[in-house]
Amino acid sequence: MGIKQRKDREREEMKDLILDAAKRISIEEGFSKVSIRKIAEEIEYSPGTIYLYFKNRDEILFELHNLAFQKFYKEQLKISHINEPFEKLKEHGRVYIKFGLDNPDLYELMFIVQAPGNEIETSQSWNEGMKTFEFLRSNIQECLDAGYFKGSDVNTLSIAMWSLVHGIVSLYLRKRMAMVPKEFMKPVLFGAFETMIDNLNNKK
Amino acid sequence: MGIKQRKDREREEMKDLILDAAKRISIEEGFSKVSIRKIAEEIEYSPGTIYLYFKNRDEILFELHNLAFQKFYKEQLKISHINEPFEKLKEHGRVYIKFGLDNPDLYELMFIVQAPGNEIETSQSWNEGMKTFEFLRSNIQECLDAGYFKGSDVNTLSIAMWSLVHGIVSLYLRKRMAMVPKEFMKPVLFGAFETMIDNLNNKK
DNA sequence: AAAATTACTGAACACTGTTCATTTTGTCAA
DNA sequence: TTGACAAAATGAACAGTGTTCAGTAATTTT
Repeated sequence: MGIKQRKDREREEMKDLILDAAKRISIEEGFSKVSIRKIAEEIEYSPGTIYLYFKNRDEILFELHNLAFQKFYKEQLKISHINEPFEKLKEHGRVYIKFGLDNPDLYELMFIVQAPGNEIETSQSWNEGMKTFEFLRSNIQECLDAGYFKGSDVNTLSIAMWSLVHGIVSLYLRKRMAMVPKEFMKPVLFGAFETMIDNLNNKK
Repeated sequence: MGIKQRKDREREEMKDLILDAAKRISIEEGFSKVSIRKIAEEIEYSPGTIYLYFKNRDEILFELHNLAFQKFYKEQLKISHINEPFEKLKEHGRVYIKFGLDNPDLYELMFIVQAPGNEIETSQSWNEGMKTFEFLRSNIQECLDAGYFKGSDVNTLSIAMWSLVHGIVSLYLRKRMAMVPKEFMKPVLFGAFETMIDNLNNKK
């Protein structure tokens, strides 16, 4: 009964074909330009065919969002070599902001756009997001273990920290940082994060 | 030569007619459902007419965004009675988050959606946004004057604080708070803000 | 080879923003 | 009041969008 296996394999190959096309369009024109008809054109199938492999466009964007997370996760790992927990947390924030500024399209897909969010909802279906959150959480737990942020809760603190860096990146990406002159944008954005974290009760 | 005046007045009346229709649709179905054709239908004019009064759809959304800011600003004023600057800042944050959770559609229009952002860009053209920022800035200046956040810059601190609350609200609205069980959502969101601010070097 | 199953198509539906040649309406001097 | 000009409004057309589904083509099973 190798036929079923082949069929399954062919199905996966077709899904990959669709996703690869979506990825190409996304890289070349931005994810917002990824349309069903454009993908169909690219892979030389009819638009209807795509719906035999994906529930809808959002499901395809969800997969692109997962790929973006993989790239993001790799970037995050660059902080692993730092031993001092608080220094690591600071670098973590910098890496996060830098990723957002350097990859606006991927960042939107991961954290701003509605589309893949409808495929998320629960923690079970948002593996990539949870993995990233866990990474931050463990960093903050190390800080707590080292005596920083006395009396605070890991989870709450993690969400606060994440919200801070996300707020910085997303306000910038959505053009709500009009009060900052363009030439000072980058230093101000990184500075906002550092000012906040430096004002924390970070003494052991 | 009263004709020119009448013409100008009629032009303003027509703009209001369009905006009122846009507002109605926005309230009833959400701003994302505000389409040129739907407005045209509502006011019993052809779609093309709308373009004689507004450059494009974004300009209409920008006006709705301004109205949202007016409501937001009124809400913010509720903290004015608090004298102690740090307590006021805390309440300011709570009011901000509450507004976002209670008015998701307005919040999106003000701070998340791309559309009105293209009409913003510079501080000159984003009056409403700047007004709100100034309000926060003055609150933080009061904190600095009272000895809080020693050695920090007002502007940078304001941006950091704003980013924190915006991050909390926008991650929630865009369904990226999957790690928080729904029943604890509200307390966790407010808690994230309070944990962060309580961890600040807020002693005089 | 015929029947049954699976895969694919592409037209159709219901939308979207925006433009522009054409028509209608309003103003004003003769 | 009529003709000329200007201003205002129209609505079809362009170029898209996601999604569905009756019908056709290809493959597999009997």
